[in-house]
Amino acid sequence: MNNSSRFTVAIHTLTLLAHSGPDPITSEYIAGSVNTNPVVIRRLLASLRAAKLVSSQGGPGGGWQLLKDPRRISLRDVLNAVEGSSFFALHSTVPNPLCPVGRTIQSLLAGPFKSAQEALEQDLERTTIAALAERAKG
Amino acid sequence: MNNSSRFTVAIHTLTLLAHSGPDPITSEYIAGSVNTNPVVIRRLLASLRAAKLVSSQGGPGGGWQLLKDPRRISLRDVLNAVEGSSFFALHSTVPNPLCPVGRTIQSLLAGPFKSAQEALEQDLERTTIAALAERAKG
DNA sequence: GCCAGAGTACTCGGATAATCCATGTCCGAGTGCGTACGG
DNA sequence: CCGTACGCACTCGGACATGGATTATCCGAGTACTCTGGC
Repeated sequence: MNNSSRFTVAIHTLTLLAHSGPDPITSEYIAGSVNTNPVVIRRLLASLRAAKLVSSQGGPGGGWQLLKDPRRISLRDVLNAVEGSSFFALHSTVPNPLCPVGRTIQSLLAGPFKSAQEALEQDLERTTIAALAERAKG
Repeated sequence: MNNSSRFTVAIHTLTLLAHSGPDPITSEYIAGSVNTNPVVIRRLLASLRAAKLVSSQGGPGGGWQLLKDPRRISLRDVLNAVEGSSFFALHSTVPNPLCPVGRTIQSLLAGPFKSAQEALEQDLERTTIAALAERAKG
């Protein structure tokens, strides 16, 4: 759970798309607002495109645009798009099955982890991209 | 928020300490149960020690032991110890202040992020290290 | 004036280098126990 | 027999390599607009 800023940058990008209106904007322009490299934006948007949140178009006048109404895109959707389904990672190596704790810890943690993730996502669902874009406009 | 297993390994280690009784156990032994390198355990336990959850002792018969009653250590405490206070990371570089979105996005996200983190931690508080150790024992 | 064609500028997408972070290895510092020696 | 001092084994802690992943740079592929030439 080493905090990377992928989630934040994804929200930033989607808010920028919602803020800019229907015309597509380029990854270079987005990178200018986020203050990073365009390729980072492209890779991030590629996962958002896989989640059917945005589309891309090459050529002059091309760029990226929203596929869904920003009022119907919640932070929960964004998190799932950029982080995958399982939020808490289990051990990277298999614990020692000869140890009573190592043998059972993963199954013991499954419940609390799932519950915590659900609580997190339900809270994130309260905020939409449209709400963020609206506040940035005002 | 690239999922690392620090949180899981920390829980595993504390559960092992609670399970093993009052005598200190070594980082090498813990590493055997987690199936990783002892130095990884030491670095992780160093942050748990900073949170006053465990203590370390060198020399023969030394090792690590709990400083608090495991019934009073919740997963919330563990998360705060290993991940720091802020769970969601903001941008690693400063967004462009000339952009309306870039200028405001961080302050706009502060509220939802804090709320989501609070929801997450309240759920994690329901599970204690003692409960996990008890289940591993049975 | 209008249409067709080539040319050009722009954007994404993938391949390849460079950088950064996490992990692993090694050696030193400190501690406690055991042992041996002297009283 | 008892106390003290030395030595040794054990454990943590920090410094230095190593591997993988993330990030940055470069070049190619595709598209839409524009300009030019001909009718």
